[in-house]
Amino acid sequence: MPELPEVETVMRGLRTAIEGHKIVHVTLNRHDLRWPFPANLREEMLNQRVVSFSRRAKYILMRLENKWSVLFHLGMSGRMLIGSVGQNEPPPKHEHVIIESEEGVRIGFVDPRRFGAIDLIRTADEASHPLLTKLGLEPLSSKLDGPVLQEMFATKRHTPIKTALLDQRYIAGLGNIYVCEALFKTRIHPERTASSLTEEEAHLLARNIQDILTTAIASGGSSLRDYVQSDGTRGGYQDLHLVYGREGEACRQCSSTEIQRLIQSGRSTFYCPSCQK
DNA sequence: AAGGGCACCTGCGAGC
DNA sequence: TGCTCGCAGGTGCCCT
Repeated sequence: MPELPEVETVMRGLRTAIEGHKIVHVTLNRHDLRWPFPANLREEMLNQRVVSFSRRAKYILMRLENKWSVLFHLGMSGRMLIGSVGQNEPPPKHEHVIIESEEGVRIGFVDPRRFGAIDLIRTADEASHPLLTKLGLEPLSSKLDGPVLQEMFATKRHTPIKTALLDQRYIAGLGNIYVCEALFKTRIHPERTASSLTEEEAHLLARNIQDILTTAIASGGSSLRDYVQSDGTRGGYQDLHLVYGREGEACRQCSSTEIQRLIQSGRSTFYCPSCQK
């Protein structure tokens, strides 16, 4: 589900809701998601003040006063429901973890498909967490530019550009929606080989990736099925999708061609065969 | 060594 | 109405 813009939106919501708060209740409705929770998860969170939040690729880090950081990944269907302690609404299905603050804020981690993950790491060792060490460049970093992109993919003479952009070891944070959108905007066919990008194309692609992500964050992300922002409202970027999820509909650029769908590495790619060569 | 396929799950909409 | 199928914002691992 959530790609970088959605994770960034969720992280900002959490920051606004409970940064500085003291965690006084932690409810674990199960002991695992994708992996077992660390045995000391509840114990290390309890009675700690939340110091800060950050995001690395599609991961959220919550730093605690005791120098432990809680690592969250939302998988395909993870959400963070923000509410008030003592609210009378029945708890939603698949609410696996509930965190409550002394100040009265209630965070529910809901994840129907359970592809999400929660882990604990010493704040000082965050960067060496096994799930974070192999991650590539943050796409919104100023380091991402044409030459870097071209260099990164220079030897990828067999990998389609679509597949290469989804590989988190190169650029970390892009997912299926934003890769499709970025390739469309740059007019690059998704089956082109990653090493075939010209200098000009690499330059434009880098710029378009950053533009699209920035606009998507400003829109609160893309709401397809169940994703909502922390205030419960939907994101707005799905209305700006030019190709993703538009198979069979007219291309918004050339209007003379229907958007096609193809499968690459087992995942749908949406593109316009006329605009993307 | 890189790349493809599978696995992990639940829910929803389309089609019969 | 109710079934089955295909599909879904991800990613680690096993196999070639």
